[in-house]
Amino acid sequence: MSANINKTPDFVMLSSYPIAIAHIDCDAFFTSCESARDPKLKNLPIVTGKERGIVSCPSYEAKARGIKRGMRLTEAGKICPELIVLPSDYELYSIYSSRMFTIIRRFTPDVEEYSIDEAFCDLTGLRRLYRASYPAIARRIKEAMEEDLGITVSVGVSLSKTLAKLASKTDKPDGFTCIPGYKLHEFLKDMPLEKVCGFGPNTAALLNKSGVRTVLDYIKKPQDFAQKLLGKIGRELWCELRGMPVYRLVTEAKERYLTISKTKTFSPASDNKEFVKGQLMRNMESAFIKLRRHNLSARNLTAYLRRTDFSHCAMEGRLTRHSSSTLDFTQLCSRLFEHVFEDGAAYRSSGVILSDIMDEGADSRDLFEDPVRIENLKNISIAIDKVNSYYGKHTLHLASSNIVNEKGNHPRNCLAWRKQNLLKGESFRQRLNIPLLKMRNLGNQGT
DNA sequence: TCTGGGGTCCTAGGACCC
DNA sequence: TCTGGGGTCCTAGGACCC
Repeated sequence: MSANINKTPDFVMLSSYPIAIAHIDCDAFFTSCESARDPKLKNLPIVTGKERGIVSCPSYEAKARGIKRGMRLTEAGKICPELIVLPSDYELYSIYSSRMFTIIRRFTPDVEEYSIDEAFCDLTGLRRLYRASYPAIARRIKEAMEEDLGITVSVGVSLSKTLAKLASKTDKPDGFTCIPGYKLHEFLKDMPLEKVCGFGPNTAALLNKSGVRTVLDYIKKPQDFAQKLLGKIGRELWCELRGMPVYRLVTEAKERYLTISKTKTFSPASDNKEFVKGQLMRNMESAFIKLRRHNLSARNLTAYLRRTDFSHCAMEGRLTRHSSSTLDFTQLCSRLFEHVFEDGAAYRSSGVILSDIMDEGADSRDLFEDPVRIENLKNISIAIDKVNSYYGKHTLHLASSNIVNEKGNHPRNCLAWRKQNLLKGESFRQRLNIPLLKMRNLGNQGT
């Protein structure tokens, strides 16, 4: 087979649209939702992300003034004093998102919810139904989005998901780009490799070394070249970019999480062991809050720390059973921290990853553990969640994460302090004795 | 893009077994 | 006891995405 593949030096294209895939990408989605809700914000420089202190999504007006994603809000405010800063409202964005998918499903049932603000849809075979060409159908979807949702979108139509996404990206905002088979050659002629979804900077650099600089260069190489240099992804993208689709639309709803992680950067960096540990424990608490919100339980926990030079070290540990109780994992997390933390090193962020996740209650219980005790720990977590939903997130928290709250204030006045003393009690410590199956070192790698 | 946070997938290579 | 070959499973970490 590979011998045959190697003998395809030139790619030959193709009728206009043997297959028609559309990619629909909302323009500056979060801020577009905000100004769709409140039209007074239209055409103004606005950003979301107030709660995190960094720009999460700048409107095009803000972008035009030099505001970029990830920028600190203080810096953004200096560049653009009239900037309007809004907190993220994920509930609003979810509502708009599901409306968007509903609108597209009016035209075709084959819709993939690719992300909160992006969709793929398969238009193949719909020309007779709509008495229109594929571009004309895609145009109608775009117009429906703008009319019914009040948000502009950029649309790409082509022969595969990768090409459709590439097309929608070339003209933003409010763009409409169709790449039929016979135009592929021209479209890809000067297209930089990094524009392809799946080629990052590293892959582009590697391809450059072989003299491949544009997407057209890439697909003119034999398939074997792509396979050998970049493996499975390389081969698949090679096909997709030639207009031979290999990625199917995933039209089923996403079932559940494989991992849940929580990371937080702290500034300034710190070499204070208690403080860094507190940050880690706080992340663990946040991860478990999310886990319980989705009625899931986890068995593995990875703790990692990032140094000021961005190198990191991590270690994973495992319980004998699945659990959704924070208190089941505190001891494990502490032990992992002890292995990972180096005296004298300064750290800038910490994080945890929960993995081996399954539905709550699906685990067969460990035979050697007391079911009453397990139930008690679970009830404690539920009770803590209830208190926190009333008084605010992390009002009630682990003693070990309390240092995160101390910003020069004495913690004695807050509810946390009382909880801290409670958790330090001997009876609690005895209860936390969960056997560990294993801990493994995840290395000590630079990035 | 000198770097915020939350994810997924792929793969080389080690461990283990026959 | 040493040796070879081959298969499977696991995992650390790279790369990429939004």
